[in-house]
Amino acid sequence: MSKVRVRFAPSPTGYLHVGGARTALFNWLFARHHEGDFVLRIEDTDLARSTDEATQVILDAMRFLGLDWDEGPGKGGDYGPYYQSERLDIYKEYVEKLISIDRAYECFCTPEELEQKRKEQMKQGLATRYDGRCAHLTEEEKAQFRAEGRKPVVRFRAEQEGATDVLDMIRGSVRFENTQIDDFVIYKSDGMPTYNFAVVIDDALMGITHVIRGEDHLSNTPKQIQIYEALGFSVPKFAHIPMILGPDKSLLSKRHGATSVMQFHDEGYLAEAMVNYLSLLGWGYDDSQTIFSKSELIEKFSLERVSKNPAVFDLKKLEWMNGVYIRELSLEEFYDRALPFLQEAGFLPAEPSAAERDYVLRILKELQSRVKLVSDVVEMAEYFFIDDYEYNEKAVRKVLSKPQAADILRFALDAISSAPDLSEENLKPLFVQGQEKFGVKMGEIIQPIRVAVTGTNVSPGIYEVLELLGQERSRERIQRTLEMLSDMN
RNA sequence: GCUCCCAUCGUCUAGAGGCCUAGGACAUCGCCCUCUCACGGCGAAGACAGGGGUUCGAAUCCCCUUGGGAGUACCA
Repeated sequence: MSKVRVRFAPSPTGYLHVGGARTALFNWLFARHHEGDFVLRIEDTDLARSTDEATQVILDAMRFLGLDWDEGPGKGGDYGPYYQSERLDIYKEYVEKLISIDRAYECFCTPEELEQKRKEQMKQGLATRYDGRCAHLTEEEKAQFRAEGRKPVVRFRAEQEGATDVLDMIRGSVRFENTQIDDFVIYKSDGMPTYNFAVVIDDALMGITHVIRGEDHLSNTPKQIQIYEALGFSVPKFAHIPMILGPDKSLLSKRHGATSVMQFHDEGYLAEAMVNYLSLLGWGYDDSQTIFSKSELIEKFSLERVSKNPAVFDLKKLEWMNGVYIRELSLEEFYDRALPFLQEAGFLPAEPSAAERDYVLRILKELQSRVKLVSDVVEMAEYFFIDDYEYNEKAVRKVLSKPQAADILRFALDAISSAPDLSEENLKPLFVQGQEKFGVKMGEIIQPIRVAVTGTNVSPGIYEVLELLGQERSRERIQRTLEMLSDMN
């Protein structure tokens, strides 16, 4: 069997969204699994919408996910160029070939004429298709149109007899009656090829063996197959993977919230979690495993196990999975990921000192099991970095408004002052004494202290928090809280 | 309108005629751990869209209905 060659071919008209990323991932996994080639091709034939910025953004997202390509932008390769806009001569050659064998012809119909025809057909309950008006124009007629200033498109002369079968690795054989396939446009009047044409030429010339793409392309496939056949190219294998939907079951889009891979990155998602989660959208291995490392995915991925039905994107599950991957990070790795967010928040300078790094490391150790997104550290660690934190209103009401609260805080102040240091070893016996003195459960002692030194009723263990803050700051904070309480009364 | 695809818990899925009293994961709800919150552990609830066949036997095969999705562009 010849070497597997697959490609991901985004059009640079925006960011890399979740659906595109999943398609790229499946192609990449398939290539790596079969030790084949993964090529990246930029489909920038839509002059009006394609931009260089978009290309860069997509490339960045691919790099973030770790989907490295063997051929393509920045890489080169034996089958280039990898930008369709640089392959215009190639398309030209093949269009001319199709025209010369009478499998394509120029069409001078205007968009308005076509639109009107479409409406009529729909009204009559017919399939909308080109009526072949320009299918047999004479040279004189063409010259006449040209004289009028009309710019022609080129249409493929589609086979009308029989049917075209799409052999899909996921869906089996899908038959399309050729009467359903009209003479579609393969060359636009601006001199650019259309998608259905360029994709065939490129896939054929680049030696693509498996075309793995979204199911939205299934209906286009018979048209493409006819071009392969007209040109004598061998037809690749197809695999149309299911769509990704939003919670309302409509196609996933911006209105469902974040769909850009880089936006997830910015919000504190890990590439490992994204890859793992995306792999599970339309693919599953067995009945028990959901966490897969990249190498496991490469080893276990197969198109046979890709499901046929569309998948709803479940942000909650992604969040959970992100938490799983954060917990798997070493403390140093977690620090590296969290640093940019802490700097962005102004908690740390561009070049943290060794002492600052050490302090943050100790904080992160406590936070690692509590965050879902890396960016959560900003909110969770705020009181470790600033002293004039706000008190959470609900926490004050629930905890500090109790009659004994001030007494307990005064007691805590003494305890903290008298302890040689704020280790649990030293503090706990003192707190136990307080428990007996006030006749309350440990929580009644600890919660007021927690709210006092953090401003909230949710934090890591109190001994860890106090030790991190140190004697000085802990005392100041309790004192400040005491003052606030007396002001309230 | 026309063409095509799809249909198992709320969600992602396991299930290739008997192994299914339908398994796992997220979410939900309990309980445990516990100074709060997480983490972790244990448990509960929760699905084969409906109807016809085929078969000794159907979540698994066929047909219809219904529902969802896609395409139908000089977008890709």
